[in-house]
Amino acid sequence: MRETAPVSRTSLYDEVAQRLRDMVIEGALEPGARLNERVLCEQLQVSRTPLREAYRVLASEGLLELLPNRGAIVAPLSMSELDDTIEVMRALEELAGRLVVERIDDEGLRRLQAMHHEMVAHFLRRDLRAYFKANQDIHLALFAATGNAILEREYRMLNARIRRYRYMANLSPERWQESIDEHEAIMALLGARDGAGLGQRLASHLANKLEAVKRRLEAEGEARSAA
Amino acid sequence: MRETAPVSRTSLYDEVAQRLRDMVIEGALEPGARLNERVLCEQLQVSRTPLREAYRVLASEGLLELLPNRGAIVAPLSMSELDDTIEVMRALEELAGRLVVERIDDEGLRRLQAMHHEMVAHFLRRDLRAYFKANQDIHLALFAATGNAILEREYRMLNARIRRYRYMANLSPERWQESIDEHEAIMALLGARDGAGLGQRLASHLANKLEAVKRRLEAEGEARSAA
DNA sequence: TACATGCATATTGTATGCAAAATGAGCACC
DNA sequence: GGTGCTCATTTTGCATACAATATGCATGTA
Repeated sequence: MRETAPVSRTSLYDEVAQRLRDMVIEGALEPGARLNERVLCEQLQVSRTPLREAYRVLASEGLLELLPNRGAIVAPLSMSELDDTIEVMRALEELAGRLVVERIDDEGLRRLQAMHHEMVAHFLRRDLRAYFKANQDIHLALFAATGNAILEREYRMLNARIRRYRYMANLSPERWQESIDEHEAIMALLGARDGAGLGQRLASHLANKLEAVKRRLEAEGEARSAA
Repeated sequence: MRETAPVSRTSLYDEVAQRLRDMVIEGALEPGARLNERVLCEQLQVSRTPLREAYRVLASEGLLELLPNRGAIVAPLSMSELDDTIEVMRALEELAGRLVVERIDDEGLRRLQAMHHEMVAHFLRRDLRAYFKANQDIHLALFAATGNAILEREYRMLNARIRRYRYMANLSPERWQESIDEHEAIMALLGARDGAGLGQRLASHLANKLEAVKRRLEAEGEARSAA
């Protein structure tokens, strides 16, 4: 018998969690901002129970911080946490680089290359929003192509926590061009199936990106000093 | 000003989550086993609300699997997920090794050495339970000594998911002795502050441990084939 | 016997009620 | 002017009630 997909039956708390996740990641809610249960219940048209269950999930993912008896705030990311996250993500990128060249097939490679060229097109049109999304998609596709679901999941989680900050990285034209160059190098190494080289490139690409963000944050003095 | 710890005010759902976590990790609940809300509510003497909030957290940590409208089961770990987890943890161990030699101070080093000798004492007494706990504590202390809170957290999470299986690893006397030898080597590299070597040793130590588990599982044919 | 159908029961999902804690305004006091 | 208190209001934490869904058994049919 043909494999039939089960009807998707998602719980209310799950949808609420996804909505909140988007709001936090997209920046609709500022880091440190207080979440009011009553207000959110009205906005999302749900009762407090599923909302509160969603709170717990987002907190476990590190996107919210729960203050007992005092509600929830969007988890602020201190400079040191950002540093720590970069360090871990670097290690994951290195691993991903090694794995992906071992495991990606020709079709997967062509798909990534297509995505890459689309991204370059967005860059040439200076369409930052589309570029940013294409960029994210490439990195996620790359992790998906490792065939390691745990690795992909960990990367997604860490990425979600810092994504808001990454979005700020490409505002300088120089950094934007640099990032494109790095992507070109990455695609070349992937094509040559140079796992170690790719891993290092991916890691330094990430580090460059986030160093740019850090410099901006420091300049603006926006980052809080501790969690 | 000296950093002051806030008074701990823990919510009910948090305590319930910790209890459930222990039950899953220690193996009181078998993988795949169905959790009954009513029964757990009675056992833990709480209402369904905090219990269900705890469910969501544990699911987000990968310890439970929630089946919409059909409750929760202890997340089974397939062989391929175990492989994937090992791969990621190896990368984290390598990172930890590099970081810890850079950042640990003399007192921290002495504390780890003391823990190591206690563990050896447990081994000589063939006290498996105490040995296992001391072993876990050393690895956690090592990650704590990296000074990278994110890394420590990720390691803890992944470790929690496979801990039940690790517990089975030292039943063979040969493997137990081997593990002790590996720990000796690890302490030596740490003392010599050889970060790269330590990272590799930690990674291969983990891999050896888990390969032993895998062989046992395969022999017993206990592992499920897919999630 | 094997299988399908309908119903009673059990279990989960969501909403709401009540109690405890935090917040903030107003006021007395130093 | 500032400090600390009291009390009303808001907000959160937990328990419970109600609704929706799943499960399993009894019965009927081929």
